[in-house]
Amino acid sequence: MLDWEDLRSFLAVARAGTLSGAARSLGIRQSTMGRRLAAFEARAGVLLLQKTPRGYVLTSAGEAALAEAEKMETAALAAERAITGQDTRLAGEVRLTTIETLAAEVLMPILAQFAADYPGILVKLISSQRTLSLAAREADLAVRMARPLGGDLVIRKLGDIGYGYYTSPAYLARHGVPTPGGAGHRVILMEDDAPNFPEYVAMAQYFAEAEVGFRSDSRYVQLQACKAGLGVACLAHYLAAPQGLARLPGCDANREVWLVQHRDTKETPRFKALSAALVNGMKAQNALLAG
Amino acid sequence: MLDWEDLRSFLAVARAGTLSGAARSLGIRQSTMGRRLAAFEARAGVLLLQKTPRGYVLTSAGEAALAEAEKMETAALAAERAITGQDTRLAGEVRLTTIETLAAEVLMPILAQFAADYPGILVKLISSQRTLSLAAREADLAVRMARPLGGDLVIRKLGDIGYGYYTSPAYLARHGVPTPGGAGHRVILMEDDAPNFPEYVAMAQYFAEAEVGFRSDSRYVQLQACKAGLGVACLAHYLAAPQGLARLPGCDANREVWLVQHRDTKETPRFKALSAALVNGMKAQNALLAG
DNA sequence: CAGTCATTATGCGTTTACGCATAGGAGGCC
DNA sequence: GGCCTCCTATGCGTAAACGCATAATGACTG
Repeated sequence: MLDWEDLRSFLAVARAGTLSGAARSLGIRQSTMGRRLAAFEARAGVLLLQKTPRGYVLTSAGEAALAEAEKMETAALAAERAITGQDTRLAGEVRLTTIETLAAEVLMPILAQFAADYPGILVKLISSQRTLSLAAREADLAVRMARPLGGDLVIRKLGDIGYGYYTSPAYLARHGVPTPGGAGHRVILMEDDAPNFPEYVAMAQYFAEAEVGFRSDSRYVQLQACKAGLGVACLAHYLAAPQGLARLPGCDANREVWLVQHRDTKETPRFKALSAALVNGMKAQNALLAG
Repeated sequence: MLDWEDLRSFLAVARAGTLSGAARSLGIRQSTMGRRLAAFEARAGVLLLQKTPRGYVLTSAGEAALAEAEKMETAALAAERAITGQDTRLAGEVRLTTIETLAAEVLMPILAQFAADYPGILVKLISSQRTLSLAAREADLAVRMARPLGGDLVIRKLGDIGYGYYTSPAYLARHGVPTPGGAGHRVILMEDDAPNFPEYVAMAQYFAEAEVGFRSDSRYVQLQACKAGLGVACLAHYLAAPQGLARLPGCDANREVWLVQHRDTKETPRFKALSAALVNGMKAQNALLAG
């Protein structure tokens, strides 16, 4: 009879490719993971993961087992959600995830009020680079900058975020207002040109003839670069407006903001409470957000 | 993040209804099971199993979790079978299950030869009262007295077992040959009248007017009762014929013998080897078995 | 109503599994 | 080639989990 925790370890190693990576994903030590895998294979009697110079790769025997281990994981996560969904206390922890600027500038005042209203609920605000999975219970609620699709998700629209081209007064005085094409101007962009955010795509078109003045993946760094006169940035109104930057014409991009949670935890009281607070709080800031 | 082994423990308790029963089913102690369940519920934060005077019963929260835990078990068993199915060694353990008499009288000589042919393979012969589940990996191969239906099973017919009415020469001398109806005779039956084995049903009809002389669930006990002159028993030819009992007319019941294994382990060499030995060995005894 | 058999709860000693620390490779990059 | 980083392997001490034993409780039976 195989140990279910060992199956989980096997799954982690098969995914990560290394003992260390697998151990990290489960929050245990690499030495422990190595021993567990050894125990698992000893009991299985078959070699499931072959050690190669590039890490562990599945044998053909392992592939068959992997498929079932993944089914186990799916069921385990569903069980976890089912249990959470049955938690009727108006207390405990809620993990909310969204992008950094929205969290800091828009959500914080809402959460401050919420903390006062529900002292028993602890909100954990996670602003991860990576989009966290609600299905995998990496977070309970998510505020997303686009309408999520598919999955067993429940979604509510929180509002629209308007974007504009901004620059510092000093830059404006020296270079003037850019015309379409942006010839002779400098723009502040993301590290990679990959992102297909609507406002970013529009900017790439509008400033097709401009040069790159600065690059950063952090909106806050972009904001500071903008204030320092390094060029024109495409920023959300809520972020740029209070900073005394000059708003330039030519941008009418906006993005929808959606509140997302998993269907299984829809009825959980503490999630409902935070959800309602976010909907109301965002509604009150509608004018600022749209610009 | 819930512990998968705890989920398994929860499932066991939900099924068994008691900590002790659950512990037995997993091969651990009752104290351990109690502590695991406590840890599980503490982490879940919700009461999943309510303790009642009659044992543990699921709360509504628990029912949701149970369904997922059962899916996990299904996947875990499938994983185990997948792993076993990939074991290419012509060595190791094979667990074979069937009824007691067939095991002792018919299978033993076949297994003795098999043990000599394949010294690396250890055959475990389990003659359990209860029909063991191949899907749950309680056994690897099963010799069944009826054609199994459904499931992901692979089946091969091993032959037919003939039955006859037998009694001791002394009983026969005193009571004569029974006529249809069996009036004035005594029959040896099972403990309960429930079993719907074909030969048993036929006997109940044929001896409708007879009295009950003895009851036992063990065929060996029935055999001895028969030899002791307690009445007429319906016994398989292979069991009764070598014992010097008198065979009576009126019985033409027979049952098919099938070899069963799970589809997932069909290709495993050591199972294939035993399977072939059983098929050949049974074929050689066809005449004796049919009577 | 006592006796039996099942259950759960708890204390104690031991084993096991774990984290930590360290040593020994195996690429990747300047 | 040397350095850096990430990996795996292994020894050691500790802490958590386990088995065992026992007590307490409750249900069924004669």
